[in-house]
Amino acid sequence: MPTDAIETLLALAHAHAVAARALEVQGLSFGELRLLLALRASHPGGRRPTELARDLELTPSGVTRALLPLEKRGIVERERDPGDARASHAKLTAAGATLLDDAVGPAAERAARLLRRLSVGQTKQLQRLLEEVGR
Amino acid sequence: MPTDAIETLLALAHAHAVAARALEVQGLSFGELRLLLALRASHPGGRRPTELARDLELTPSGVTRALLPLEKRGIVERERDPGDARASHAKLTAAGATLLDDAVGPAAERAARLLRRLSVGQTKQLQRLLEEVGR
DNA sequence: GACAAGTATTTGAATAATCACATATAGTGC
DNA sequence: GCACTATATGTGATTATTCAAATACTTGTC
Repeated sequence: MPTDAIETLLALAHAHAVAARALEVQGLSFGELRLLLALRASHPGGRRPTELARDLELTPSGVTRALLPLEKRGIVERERDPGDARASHAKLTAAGATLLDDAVGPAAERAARLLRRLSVGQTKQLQRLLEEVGR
Repeated sequence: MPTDAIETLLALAHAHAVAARALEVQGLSFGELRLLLALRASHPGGRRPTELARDLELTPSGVTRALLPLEKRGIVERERDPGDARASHAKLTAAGATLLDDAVGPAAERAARLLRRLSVGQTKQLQRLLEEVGR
């Protein structure tokens, strides 16, 4: 029989699958939304792919590949780092910022709907507990 | 700014990514482990792919494709449903059951490690809260 | 100031999963 | 028992993501 720890992670996987499915909005997958929110939260100069990889718990390679279609759609742009020729900085374009603003409202609605059975306090507590998982 | 509901789901996605990474064991991905545990929990006659899809929050197509390599490796086998020629039943082979038994111990260790900052009560609570997400 | 070791990023090949559609079968109402 | 609709599953094409290796650059050390 699975332990309590495993059962909790099974519940985590299930909830995540439901959430990822529900949070597609404005042609953005949940993963893309996460990426764009991370970019918006970063310094105006942008965020390095390696940092994004850590933030989003992706591989650097995954970040490269996630950025590509967003660049093509004009949502994200990149600049070379003047001080380190290996590195670059990704940031939202103006169009990307607008798109994100438009997406956040509907996303928030759906998120609230997913969590509708939890009180505000329980939601906050869930967040705190999740933030303890894995670090 | 993202709402509390969105922030909670971001924390959920992060925790899931960490967990999925950590729970690979014995050549089984976390997804495969989930599938095998679902099979083990089902009736001895096996479980229909469609039911598995619901259990695991996958598409039926995803189940078909997840089962394929497991069948090839002799971990899972399928039987046609005698009463309904459209349907089939997937179940663990003896080798699959053994492999799963061997995988559960290490998986439980890693799961416990991920949750090491939470008390037993908090873990249980996290599980309860997660089970309220999306239904 | 060359050289070893480390860091940032990309790429090719592979795995996981999706969607839209195809196929086969079942169930229902007449 | 036919026509319709619904259900179970599989398939082709596409997207997301990984790992291992390649490339390009930086840094520290002697």
